Amino acid sequence: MTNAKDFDKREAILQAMLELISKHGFHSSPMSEVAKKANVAAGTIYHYFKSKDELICALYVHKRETTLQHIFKNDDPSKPFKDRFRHFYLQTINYFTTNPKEFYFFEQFMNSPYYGMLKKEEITRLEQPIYDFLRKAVFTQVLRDVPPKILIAMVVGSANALIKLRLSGEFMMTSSDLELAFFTCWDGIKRV
Amino acid sequence: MTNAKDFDKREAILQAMLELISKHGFHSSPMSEVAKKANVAAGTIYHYFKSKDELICALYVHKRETTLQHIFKNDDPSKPFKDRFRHFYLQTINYFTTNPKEFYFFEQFMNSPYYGMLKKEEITRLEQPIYDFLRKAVFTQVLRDVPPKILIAMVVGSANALIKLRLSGEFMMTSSDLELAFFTCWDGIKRV
Amino acid sequence: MTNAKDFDKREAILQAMLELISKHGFHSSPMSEVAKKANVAAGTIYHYFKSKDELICALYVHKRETTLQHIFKNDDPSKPFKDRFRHFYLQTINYFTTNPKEFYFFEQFMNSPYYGMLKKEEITRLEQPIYDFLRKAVFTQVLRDVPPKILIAMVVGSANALIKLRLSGEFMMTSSDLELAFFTCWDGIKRV
Amino acid sequence: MTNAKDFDKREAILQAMLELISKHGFHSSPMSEVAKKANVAAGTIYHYFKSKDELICALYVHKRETTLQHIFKNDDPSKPFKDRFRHFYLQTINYFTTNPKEFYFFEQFMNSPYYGMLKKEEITRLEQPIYDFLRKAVFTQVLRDVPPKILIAMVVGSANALIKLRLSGEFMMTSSDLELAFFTCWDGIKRV
DNA sequence: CATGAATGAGCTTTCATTCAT
DNA sequence: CATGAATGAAAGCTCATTCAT
Repeated sequence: MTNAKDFDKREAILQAMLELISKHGFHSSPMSEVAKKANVAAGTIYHYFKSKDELICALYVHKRETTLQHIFKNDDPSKPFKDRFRHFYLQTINYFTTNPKEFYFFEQFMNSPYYGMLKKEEITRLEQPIYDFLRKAVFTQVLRDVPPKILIAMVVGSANALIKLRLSGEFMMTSSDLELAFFTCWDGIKRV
Repeated sequence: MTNAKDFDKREAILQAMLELISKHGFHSSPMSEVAKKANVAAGTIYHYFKSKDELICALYVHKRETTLQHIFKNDDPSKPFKDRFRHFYLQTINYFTTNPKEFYFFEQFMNSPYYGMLKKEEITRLEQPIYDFLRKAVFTQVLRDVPPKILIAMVVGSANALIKLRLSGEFMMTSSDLELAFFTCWDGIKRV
Repeated sequence: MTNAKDFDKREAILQAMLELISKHGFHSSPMSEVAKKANVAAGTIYHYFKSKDELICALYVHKRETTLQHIFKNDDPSKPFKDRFRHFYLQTINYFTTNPKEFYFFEQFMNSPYYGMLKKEEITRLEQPIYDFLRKAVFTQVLRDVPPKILIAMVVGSANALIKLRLSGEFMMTSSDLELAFFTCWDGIKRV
Repeated sequence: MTNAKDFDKREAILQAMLELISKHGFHSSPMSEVAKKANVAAGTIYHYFKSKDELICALYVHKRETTLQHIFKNDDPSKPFKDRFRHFYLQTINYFTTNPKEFYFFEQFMNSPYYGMLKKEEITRLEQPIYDFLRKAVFTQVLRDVPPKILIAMVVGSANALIKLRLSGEFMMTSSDLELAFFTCWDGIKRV
């Protein structure tokens, strides 16, 4: 069996778990279903992951990395911060709009006891890029003089809420709505 | 058995469930533990609630109502909107800071399949007060001309993120930090 | 509280149990449902019957007695045996056709472990009238010289099967069909 | 584990259920006891059967098939109908006399709500052989011109009653008694 | 490496029965 | 006598995990 195939199998398991959890929650995502959806035997999962907990945590780390890459794609460090931030903001919203499974999984994961199982360093590592991006802007006096952690929380929190609203389908959000949302965010955090 | 005692039992069950879920998640909150914590027999729970699902949904509705009351407490409709909004904003953060169990439960509930079990009318009824409060301000040209749903999402989303950050204990938030956060929010949503 | 009322209550409980069992089986006929259907409190049932088993057995005895009375109603001992037997045969089928609950209950009861809880004398007492009726006919050389127990079994067994067929609704049985059935039975047991 | 052994496990579960139900009724035949009697873990049962209901229905279908085979064994289509019928009649009584568990199970099953869970086609398929056997005899003017459904009901009903009487132990049935019973049945259904 | 039958602890829920009022 | 809240044993069933093949 080739490495490629192994990779496929591991990937298939992660993807199957993602789909089940995003749809039915941790509750109703048994390993047997994961196995079925991934087209492997139940026991096979345990070759790649020590336990269900570990599989779920690995899924989180994996998808966070992928997500980060997408969000920072096409970032042009030479542009003014505002442009880069706008890009980041809208990219995030669009990414999750087209990848709702990842979004639902993240939301559930981060509000579950699983989140506490991650190593601190792991969490830090995954959050670092965004943290660095915004902190630099505070120091260079582009953003309000507010603790970066707070700014990050507020920006990310409001972006997430927008994504959730959009995905819920109860409000048709146009791109001009998104533009308004961006300015609402920006006018809050920019230095006056 | 007196009515008071009866009331206590139902209440005790709800409270026990709240504490377990906020601490261990839905996953690890079996009815047997709820019963133990509430000092009732397992079967007794089913006198008051038809199923675990129903108990959890009832808990959500119950706590949402209580929370709403607290958040709007001391609201003075005669004051300017900004003052009222500031009161609402800080009150919310303080309420959940002192009632973290409710917060953690809400976050888990709203990101779980349980949320979908609630009747639409129920959700509407619980969200109405906040919705009305902010929508009026949009119409009277105090707030940006942005769809109220979007404004609500952003305000509530960022407030929630702040609460989560505060409760996480990884960042000591002073009251002046909160004041900054408030202005960050306000400057974003106010009409310029 | 008058005796009449007490009687009503006992009767209501028996009737409620009959309806539940005939419809849902012993399985799905909990005491709480019996209480609800009989408009009494659950505890009240235990004033009239020591246990669920006893209630079910009492119901059997009660309904057997009632049934026997109906079946032998209008029996004219002065008539020839064949006429009396025909009357008895058709009367039985008609009785259960109009009282299916009783029939379904009997069938379930007699094929359940409950039947074994009845005292032998009780069973004998309830079966005696039919037994006597047929045995006499054997001795007076109207019926075949076959052990009465066997004749009874065959007559009753085939009558029951007819009733079940009729109640099942899968075969519309006319009164001429019944007449044919009677002759099929009679030609089998009569002495040649 | 070999195929033979797998087969044994499924079979063992069915057999365990048969023995428990025939002895104690549906009521007192918990899955845990079935597991114990079959020497498997409780969960294993659910590998082979989706639910208790399904297991019980599968048991019925399985045993009906087996029973049919035994009853029609040594049937010689070249013989006159009367001989074949006699063979069928006595074979049935003898089969259940030596397999009382099957008999008690059938009686309980067919008078329980479980029976209604079977698909109509399944029931038809299982009853077809007997139905065909007797209907043909009606058409070829060997039997009375009575709707076959009625004849079947009466024959089967009376045979069952005989078996029940025999198994009850309260009446020692000799083979000459059986012969008498056969003629009682035959003289009833034959064309005169 | 891969399989999937087997496990059994533990889950939610039911229900006959009791007993304080 | 009547009530019905409370009990808790026991039911049916799920599912993470193991291990012989």
